[in-house]
Order: sequence, then C-alpha cells, then structure tokens
Amino acid sequence: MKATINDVAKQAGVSIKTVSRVINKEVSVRQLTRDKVQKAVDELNYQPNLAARNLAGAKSFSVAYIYDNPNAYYIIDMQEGILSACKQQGFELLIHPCDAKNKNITEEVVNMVKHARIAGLILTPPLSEMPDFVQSLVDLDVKVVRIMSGDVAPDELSPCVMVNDRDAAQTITQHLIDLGHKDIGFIAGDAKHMSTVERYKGYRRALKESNIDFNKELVIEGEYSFDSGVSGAKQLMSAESNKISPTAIFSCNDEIAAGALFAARLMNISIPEQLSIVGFENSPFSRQTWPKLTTADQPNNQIAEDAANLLISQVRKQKNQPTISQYVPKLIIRDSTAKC
Amino acid sequence: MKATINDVAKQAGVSIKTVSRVINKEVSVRQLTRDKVQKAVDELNYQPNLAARNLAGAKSFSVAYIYDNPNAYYIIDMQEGILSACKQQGFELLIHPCDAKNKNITEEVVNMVKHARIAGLILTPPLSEMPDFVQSLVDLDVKVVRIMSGDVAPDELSPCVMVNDRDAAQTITQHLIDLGHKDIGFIAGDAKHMSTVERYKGYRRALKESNIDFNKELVIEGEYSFDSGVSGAKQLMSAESNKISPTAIFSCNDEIAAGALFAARLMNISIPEQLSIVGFENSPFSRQTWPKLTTADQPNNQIAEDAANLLISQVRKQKNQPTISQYVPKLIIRDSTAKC
DNA sequence: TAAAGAAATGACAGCGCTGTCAATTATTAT
DNA sequence: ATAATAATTGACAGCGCTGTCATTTCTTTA
Repeated sequence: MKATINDVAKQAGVSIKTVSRVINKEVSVRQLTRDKVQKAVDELNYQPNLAARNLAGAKSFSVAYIYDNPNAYYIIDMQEGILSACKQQGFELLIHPCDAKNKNITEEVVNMVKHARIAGLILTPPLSEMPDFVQSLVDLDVKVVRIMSGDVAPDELSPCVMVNDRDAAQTITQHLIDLGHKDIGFIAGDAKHMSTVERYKGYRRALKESNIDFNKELVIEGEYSFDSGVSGAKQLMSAESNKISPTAIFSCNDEIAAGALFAARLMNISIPEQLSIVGFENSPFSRQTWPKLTTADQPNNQIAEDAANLLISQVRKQKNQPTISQYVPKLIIRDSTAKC
Repeated sequence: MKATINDVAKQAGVSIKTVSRVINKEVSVRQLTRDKVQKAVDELNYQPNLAARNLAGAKSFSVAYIYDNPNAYYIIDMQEGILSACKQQGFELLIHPCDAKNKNITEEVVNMVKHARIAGLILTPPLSEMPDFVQSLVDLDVKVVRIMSGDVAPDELSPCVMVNDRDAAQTITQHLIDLGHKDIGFIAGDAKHMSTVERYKGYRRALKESNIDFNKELVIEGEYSFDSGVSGAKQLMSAESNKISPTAIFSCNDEIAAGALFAARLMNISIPEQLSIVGFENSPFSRQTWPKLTTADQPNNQIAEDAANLLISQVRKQKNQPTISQYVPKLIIRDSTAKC
C-alpha cells in the first residue's frame, strides 16, 4: 500500500511533524535533517494525501476553475494549463462549469466555494468581467485570479493576467492597412465582453494612426457566433447604392470570420481576391476553413498556467507576487487576406 | 461557518453515526429518524465534506476521467456529463489528460490512481481500446468503465458504454445510396481506432445490402485529421483515366470531411452538386463549413453521464447494474449531400 | 407474557495530515 | 565555563467523517 507520513518518519528516524515541515518547505529545519527526510521521501515514493491535508490544516490545497464559455478549445487549453501548474505545486483542481446568465450564479458559486473548502479561484471571461460576481467571491475567504482583456487591471479586486487584445487588434488591423485596405469593416462580438471593446479600440487606433477616416457604417454590432458573422457580412456587403462596401472585414473572433466566409460564399464574393477577412483567437478550425484564416493567436495554455501559479503563490502568501502579467496575441498570416 | 455532521446530529437529536447512515442511504434507519435527520440536513444546508469522507472510509469518493483526445468538443462534452453525474452522487472528479503514445503511460496512470485514492476511472478512446493499459488498471483496486465503439463489449474487463458506430455508419451510407450514389468513397480515420473499423464495417454492410459492388480503390487509409481529408479527397478525385471517381465521400469524421470540402474547393468541384460529402461526430464546426455538413450525431453528454452513473453504481456495489448500454449516433442531414 | 431474535442506534477509534505549544539542542554573549 | 537566547524538533489534539462492534429498542413466536 501507499506510504504515509508515518512510514517516512520512521524511515528517516524523525517525528511526523518534521516530515510535514520538510514537505511543506518550512524554514526551521536543519539541512541535515531535511536531507534525511528527503531521502526517505524519495525511497518510499511518498506523496502527501490531499484529502488529509485539506482536512487537517487551516489551509486548503484546492483551487477551482470556474468557467462559462461556449468555446471548447479555449476551455481545454485553459484547463490543461491550470492543471499542469496545480500538479507541480501539489494542488487539486476542481472544475465548475456554470451559466453566467443564470440569475443565481453568484449564490451558486459562493455556495460551492464554501462547501468545497477552496483556497483559490481562477476566473475567465465573461465571469471575470462581472464586478458584482467577483466582489462576492473576493468577500469570501478565497484568493481570486482573473484572466481578462486589457492592458491594466480595471480594479484592485484581485490580481489579473491581462490579454492585450487592443494591441493585437491594432496589429491585425495594421496588417490590413499595409495590404492597402482603407474601408475596413468591423463585426463586433458581444458588446458586454471586454475583449470586444478592446478589439474595437485597437481597430480604431490603427485607423487613426494611419489617418484613415472612421466610418460608422462599417461597424456591425454582433455577438461571438457564426450566425453573427453571416449576417454581419451580409449587411456590410449588401450593395446599396448609397453605401460603401468594405474591402476587408475585421471579425472579432474566428467563428464570426467563418460566418463571414460563409456569407461571402453565398454572395459569390471571392476571398481574399475581392474581400479580405481576418479572425481572432486562432482556434483550430481557423486552419480548416477555406481559405485558411489570418488571425491572432494567444497562448492560452501559458496564460492559464501563469494565472494558476499566481493564484497558488497568493494562497501560499509568498512574497514575490507579480500581480500582473500581460500577453499580446500574435498576428498569424494565412490565406484570407490579400492586397487590395 | 459551514455545518458539519455534528451540527446536524445535535439539531436532529441523534448520533453522528445515524446522520452518516442517512446521508449514505444505508438501510437500517427508521423512516421517522430518517425524516428528522433529513430535516436537519435541509435546515442547515449541510453537505458532507469530501476530504473527510475520502480520508475516513475504506471507500473513496473520487473518480477520475482519463483522456487523450485532440478533440476539445468531445472532451468538454464528456467532462461535463461526468461532472453532472458526480455532482448528483456526491463524488469528486479528477481530470487527467495524458498522451496515449507515451511509453510510460500505464505506469504514469497507475501511479496517479494509487496516490489519489481513486474509486473509479472513466476511459474514452483511444485509451479505452488499449487492452494492456486497461488490464493494468483493472488489476488495481479500482472500478473501470469504458466508453467504446461497437455493439457489444469486446471483453469482460469492465462494464462498457457502447457507441454503435457501425449502425450509424450504415445509416449514413444508406442515406447516400438513397440519394442515388453508387460510387461512394471512404476516407478512414486512424486504423487503430475501433471507431474507424466500425464505421468501415457499417459502410460495407450498407453497400452489401443494396447490392452495390465494393470497390477497394474507393477506400483511402487516413487518420482523424483535416489534412488527411484533404489528401484523401485529392486522391479519390484525381482524374486518372483508369479509375472511377466517386460521386460521394464518406469521411470518418467531421474534420476529415472539412478537409475533403477544402480539397474539393481546390479542385473546383462543387459540393453537393458534383460530389456529396458526409462527416461523422456532429462537432460544432460541421455547421460552420460551406456547405454545412451532413453528419452523424452522438449524445456525448448523455453517454458520459451514463458511464459515470454506471461507474458510481459499481463503486457503490449496487445491484441493478446494467453493465452495458448502447447508443446509436443519429443521422443529421444538412447541405453537403444531394441527389446523384 | 416471556424469551429469542431482528432491527435500529450509538460510542469510539482512527484515516493522514497540520497547528499549537512545549521540550530539546545548538549558538551566542558574558 | 555558564547563563541566556535562538534554532530545531517532537508530543499531541483534532479536522469531519466512516468502520466496527456493543447496546438499546422493537418484533416475532411459542
């Protein structure tokens, strides 16, 4: 059977408390003792029992990933990043999918956190962008780390890992401009999502820096869905005499871009010859469309691992907590964009 | 703070052991007592502490989902199905992604199972189809439930939830035949996966039942990937004088079908007018291709919940264990198929 | 109605660990 | 060398629950 702390203590000839000190990296243990214990730990292939740890101490060794996001790729990436940090640090991960639109979501999550004796939470959009929700969680005795869109944290509620959609959106818009495009359509994602707002800001900034006049008619409100891309593109490209049609479309994510591609096909507009389309997110299927999508890639796995490490260092009350780290998604040029 | 079993016992005026009996649905408790306890449980909003349960009993209340699958949609669906069963039954879920191609995978997983004190495991393809791996796990003191492709379990190693890909593949091939197609190409997935074998069998059976001669040249070996679809379709449709080109292609999954769509586009073959293409799996992006894919849908969420319930009933040693349940994916007709 | 058996309930130890605090040992200052 | 102080180490309780087994209460049977 599996070795316990008692076995290690016996083997090393010390008390269990000392073993506990060593495995928890506490300070006041002599190096000699530490080595002895470590040797026994290795020999017995000892790993502390999480249930016992959680039960015994005032601390908990569980963190939870709470999400509501229809994008499976995103979630899996995040989850595996978090998981890998947890494994390294000896933490347990609880997964908690939920519905942000549910009225009782705060109550539900608060309840879950209380009952599961959780030390920390990782929140991704849209949950991370719901201030009241976050506030309720912070008021509990848990650490929170949010992954959000932006360059600096919008508040002091919790440490954040920021994804700078704005700069990325500017870069991707600039790519379009460099290709000679001036009339660039914009199909927005859910207006409530910070990422939509940020991507819009980046788009505007790129236009401005190249002295291209902003045309309100070229901006379509939408949501993060394929259908939104279809109708958005139709609206932009419908040939009304008094309107200018864009020569390029910035889609707020790949799904919207896929929808735009679909609509273009419907209207016999060839991509990228007659119209350039860019996506955002670099989801795997952006490589499986025709043509393959130019898009922006973010290292979700890395971001998640970062967030989890940040969270765990919070929980452990370690000093060197970099309370913010920032990622800028990178332009990936594929076949859906071309010269004007 | 959160209520414990002691609080409930006090409130109900019984011993903690009796409370334990009630929450574990053990038999020998009088109805009157049971009601009293239940009332106290409700009033205090009591939920048992998982860590304590796991620590105290000989039993464990954790199950693990071990997967290796590149398909994020599949995993998320599975995971959420399992999670929902776990929540209902008061079990904890551990997630363990891994790499089936790793030589040490058995050792790694065995190790993890031992250390985490896990009561049961859920395995999905391809892991569920690796006999030695499964055997090693069954030899431990854990229950295992596998989700597999086929109509009956291939062995007695563990209870299984079967997905009848064969019947589904026959149905979908029949759909093509009904549309008048006789020369139907087949682009296979990974040959090692049972699902590929089963889908192939279903395809063959459909042909046979309609007295259509089987043509070996129409079958392309591949793997479950977009690229495989691209090259497979190219191979099938390349106009060599001595070969017949199919008028329809059965792709072993949606990704392959998307690849085939891509290749058709490349070769200026219009879908579905000149060529019908079907996928398999009904992954979300099968609705986002042009044209939308005819495919086969399987209720992964349901399957997973089923498997988890089956596993938990095994763990609980309950009587009424239906050791097999079977699902047949259902044909979904969209726009990628048409009359010949 | 009493004895025997069955059903229901409870007392208590202990799962593997951490927190508290007291005991021991090493180090420094006198 | 000795007292005072600091650094290490250990004994023990207890986290919240379940398993074991003893005790109490209810049924049945003669």
